[in-house]
Amino acid sequence: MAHDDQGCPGCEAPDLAFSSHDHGHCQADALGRAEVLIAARGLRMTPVRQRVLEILLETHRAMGAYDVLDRLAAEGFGNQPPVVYRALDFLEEQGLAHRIRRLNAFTACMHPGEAHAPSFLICRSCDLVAEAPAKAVRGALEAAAALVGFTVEGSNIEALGQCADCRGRAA
Amino acid sequence: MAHDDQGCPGCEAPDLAFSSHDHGHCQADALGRAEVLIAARGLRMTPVRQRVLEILLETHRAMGAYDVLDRLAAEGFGNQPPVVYRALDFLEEQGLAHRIRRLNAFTACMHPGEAHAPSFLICRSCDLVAEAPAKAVRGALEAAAALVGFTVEGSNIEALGQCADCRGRAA
DNA sequence: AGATATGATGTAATAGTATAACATCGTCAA
DNA sequence: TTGACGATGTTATACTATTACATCATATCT
Repeated sequence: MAHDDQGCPGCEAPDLAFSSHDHGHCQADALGRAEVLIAARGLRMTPVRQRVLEILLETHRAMGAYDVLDRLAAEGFGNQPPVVYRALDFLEEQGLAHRIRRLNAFTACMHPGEAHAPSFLICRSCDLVAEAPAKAVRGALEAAAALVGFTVEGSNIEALGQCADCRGRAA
Repeated sequence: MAHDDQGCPGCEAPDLAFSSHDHGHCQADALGRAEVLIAARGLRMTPVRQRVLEILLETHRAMGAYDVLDRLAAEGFGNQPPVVYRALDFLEEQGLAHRIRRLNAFTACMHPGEAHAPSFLICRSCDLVAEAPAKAVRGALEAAAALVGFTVEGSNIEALGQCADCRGRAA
């Protein structure tokens, strides 16, 4: 195991992006897991891919592709959209990043490897994005789909609202 | 009541977009309801808005804003994006149309007026989009959010997969 | 009717997001 | 070392969406 989960809020479920926590831990943990996973699958964690993942891991916010691209370009990587989109597509396919469609943006997966079709909680005040446990949600969706004979292959489940901290601050 | 629900698959829940049905009925019904609703709210169903809604109602597929715009332009309305985006925004705010984020497209609401935070089933083979009952899904999402003190104000719930007809055809 | 306030539409310009197509390069295996 | 393959770089373009401002229509008030 890459680390000791005790006392790491970022590694517990439900995801605690909204609470203050040792984010360095989130980062190192997710990055480490990602490398192991990719290697195990016989794929390559290239410099661009790794750097994109690192950039996404810097924050619990979602980042636009072009923001990531600016960072890459500043560091000497290519500066054209396909560079970042390819890396993002790769990371998403491997379950290392998620696309937040509501924001046209991307966020790092904070617990890669664990099979999950996540749902996302997007705070409209602080822009933090948390992965919420979506097992029940996903189950309900599949049940509704089954009623009309529809087979769910993938889903986007995103909630926009306000996190506890921001709601408290507003009141 | 604007019509007799008996024998109208399109008017029953769960939505039967995927089944063959009298779509003229869907259209007329939804359009009629929309007009009543808008009037009741003291708002105006202007020519552009009505036409956009009619165009969306022509099919159970989702349409891109620019496809709708092309239609409007061909009919003598303005041909610049804001024309269609304003109408779409209005319709969405009033619950008469829904935005399918996965497709960057819009679809008419087939049962306006009934309070609903719908979920969508998108068939990757025939592109049909059905509104599925989302009460359970929404409940599960709110429960997951509540665990971290997050208040859900709005949600996008979309499933990509295959409808019964297409799955049968593929097999 | 005329003045005016309001909201809807038209239009121009631009911003933001994403992909197709092709060239080049690096890595690994035969 | 050559060939095959996958990754990256680059050019160009397509697609989606918004800002800002001008004009027009509608309803209201006097």
